[in-house]
Amino acid sequence: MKKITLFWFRRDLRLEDNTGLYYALQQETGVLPLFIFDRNILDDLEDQEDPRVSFIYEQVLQLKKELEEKGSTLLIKYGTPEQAYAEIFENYQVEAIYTNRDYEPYAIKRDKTIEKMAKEHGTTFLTFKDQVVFEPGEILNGSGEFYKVFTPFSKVWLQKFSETKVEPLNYFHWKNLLETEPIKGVTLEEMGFKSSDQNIPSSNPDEEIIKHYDQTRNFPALDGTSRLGIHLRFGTISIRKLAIKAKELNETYLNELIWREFYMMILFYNPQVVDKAFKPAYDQIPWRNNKKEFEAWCQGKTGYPIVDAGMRQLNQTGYMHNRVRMIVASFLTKHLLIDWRWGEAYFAKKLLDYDLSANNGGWQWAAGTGTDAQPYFRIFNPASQTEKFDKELKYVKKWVSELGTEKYPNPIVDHKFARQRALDTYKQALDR
DNA sequence: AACTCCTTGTG
DNA sequence: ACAAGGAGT
Repeated sequence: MKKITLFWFRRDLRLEDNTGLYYALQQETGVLPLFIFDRNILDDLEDQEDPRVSFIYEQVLQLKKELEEKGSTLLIKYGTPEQAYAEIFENYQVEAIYTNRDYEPYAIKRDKTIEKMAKEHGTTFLTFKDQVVFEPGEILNGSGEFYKVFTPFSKVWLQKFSETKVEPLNYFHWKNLLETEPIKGVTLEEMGFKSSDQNIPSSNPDEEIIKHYDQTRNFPALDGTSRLGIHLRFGTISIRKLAIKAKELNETYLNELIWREFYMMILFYNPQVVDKAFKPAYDQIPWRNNKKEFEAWCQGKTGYPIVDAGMRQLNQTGYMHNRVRMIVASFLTKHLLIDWRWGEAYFAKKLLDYDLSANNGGWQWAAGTGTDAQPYFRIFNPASQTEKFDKELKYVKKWVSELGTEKYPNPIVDHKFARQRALDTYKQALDR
């Protein structure tokens, strides 16, 4: 058997400025790129037409095509990573596996398993920083610990960013790709999925939007956000290129990229936040968890127009404007006293740009249970939020067309009453 | 050890 | 003015 090197794509579905791929191609053993459709993840998805699966599938085919134009191919596997690698180790003599680091709990566990398997086959397992500018451990406070508050974290991040040479990688040694005939991969249908017609925003950053981000980002009726979330999630753009651009164009936008890394770092050091409050005391809150009210929230039928507009935008497009995400999250956790995990799980199912760390961080922030959380006594008032950010009801009317007619439901709960109930409930739970 | 500060707020 | 409490230097 001929010796090869594997480059394993995961959340870095691009050829350009891909750190692990760059280093794989630096050495001479023919590099065979690999992608695994991971059944540990796919088997848990309920929607056959999950647009994120379609998106990944399209991107993987695109990678395959680009690699075939270079005289190589992409090895595509379907199964658990362990199954896939068992097959690979049978068919190839693998000198090394190159891949980019992923900081989520599942990914860390997966990589440990594969690293162990690799070792048993005499294969080196090498990982690289690629999906962030600064990874967990690179930004620490004066005591050498991870930051629990965003602002000091961001200050150090910015300082380090200005001191560090961050630049995209060029000059890939494509000649070191394994020369091979195309290898047939699985189809979407064979994996039990169908292609989705959900619209995916472009991966090309809109400079005009980013330039005015601080001015426009809070108004959900405007096209004021970059919509790059899904591309950051799956690595169809390079974070380095984007961060450099953000630094030039708009510091507020750059700050959002820092939030992304802040929450990745928080999750890395605190994997328990996946199902527990970051602040343990907040796990004492007696959530009401009324199923009917949760259903009304999911469907956008709470009788609070801005909340309903947001939920309908999410249901119909797989996207919700961030200002509105905060409003609906506050409403679910405070007004309805429904467990933030329920809301988090619903977002996870629906959002195209879903990312565990950011979603968890955002929900815990809204519920007041997280790091650097919104204090629980700050409860968003849907009416004043609408007044501030959608004064002319442009956004609300776009998604709630029956507003003002008898078809539109009455408020599911009175604001003043719900607010006081939340304050009392939180206070009582935390006093104990 | 003291002091400042904390994403996006509300009544 | 209010509502905790802790992070960070």
